[in-house]
Amino acid sequence: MEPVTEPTDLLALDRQVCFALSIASRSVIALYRPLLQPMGLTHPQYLAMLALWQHEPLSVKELGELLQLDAGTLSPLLKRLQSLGYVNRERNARDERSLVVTLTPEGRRLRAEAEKIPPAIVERLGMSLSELQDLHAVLSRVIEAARP
Amino acid sequence: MEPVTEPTDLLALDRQVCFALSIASRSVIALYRPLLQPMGLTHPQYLAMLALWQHEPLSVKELGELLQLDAGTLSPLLKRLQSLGYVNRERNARDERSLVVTLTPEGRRLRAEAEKIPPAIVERLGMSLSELQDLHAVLSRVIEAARP
DNA sequence: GGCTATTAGTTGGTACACAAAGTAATTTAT
DNA sequence: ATAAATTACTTTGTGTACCAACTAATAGCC
Repeated sequence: MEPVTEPTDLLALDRQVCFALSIASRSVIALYRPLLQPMGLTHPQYLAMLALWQHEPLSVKELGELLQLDAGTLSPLLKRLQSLGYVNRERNARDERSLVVTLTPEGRRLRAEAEKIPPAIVERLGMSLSELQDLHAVLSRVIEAARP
Repeated sequence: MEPVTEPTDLLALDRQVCFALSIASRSVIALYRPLLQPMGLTHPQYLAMLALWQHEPLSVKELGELLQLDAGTLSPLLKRLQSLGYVNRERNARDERSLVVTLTPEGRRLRAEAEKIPPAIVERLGMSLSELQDLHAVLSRVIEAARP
C-alpha cells in the first residue's frame, strides 16, 4: 500500500493555511471566553464594544465596515448588547433609515474592566510581543490580499 | 476634545490580534466559498473531507481531534456529508458506541476536483509561498500556545 | 412634484461552534 | 458478576455568519 500522504500532497490537512487560520482563530477566541464571561459578552460582542469605545457613535453600516460583518449579523448582536444594558439603539433624526448606536454609562464603565483583557491574553499565550506584532502584520497582509 | 485613540490605547480595535485573526479567517474562508460551492461543500465540510481523504476511516472522536471540533458540531456536519453522498456512517462492530466514517466512491472521486483548490487560493491571494509558510508557522505557534 | 433607484436595517433560513443534558455501550472496580 | 464510572455520540439551546427577501426612508431624475 502506498503511503497515504506523499511529500507533495497538496491536500494534507496539516499544511493548509486555511485550516491553521480557523483553528488559531477559534483557539484564541476560546482564551477570551472565561475573561468575557463575567461581563456577559461573547467575543464578537466584545469586538463591537471595542469599536464603540473607540468610535462611538456608530451606525450599523459603519460598525459593519469596521468589523467586516453584514447588517444581518450585527442587527441581533446589537439588540443583545442593548438588552445587556451596554448600548442604546435609536434612529437618526436626520435620516430615519440609519440607526445610531451609542454606549450607555454602563457600557462606558465596562471599558475599564476590558482594559485588563489584552495583557491577560498576551500573558496566557506566552508569546513575545515582537512575535505577536509579526503575526498581526502577516494577518493584515492576508486580510488585504483577500479583499474582494 | 482629546484624541479618541491614544498611542498607547490597549483596546484600539486595529491592534488586536484576535480581531485580525477573526477577520483573516473569515476572509480566507470567503475565498473558498465560490470554489467549494460547485461541490456543495461548506468550508468546515471541506476540512472534514481533507481529514478523511488523508486518514479514512475515522471515528467522530478522531475527526474531532484532527479538526479540533467537538462531537456536537461534527455529528450534524457528517449527516450532511452523508446526505450529499460523500460519506458513509455506520457503527463500529467492535464497539457499538463508535461511528465509522468512510468515504463513498463519490466522496473519493471528489478528491481530484479538490486538488485544484489550494493552488487557486494561493494564486488568488497573490502572496509568496515563503510568506504563506511563515504565516503557517506563526499560526502553529499560536495554536500550540493557546492549547489548554 | 412624483416616480424610480438606492440605501439602511430587519427578518428568516441554513450551517457552524460550543456548552450542557441525555442515551447507550463498554470498562472498571468491587 | 454486577454496580458504578467512563466513553462515544446525539440532541437541544444560544449566538454568530452569511445569504436572500423584505420594508421603509431618502436621493436622483424627469
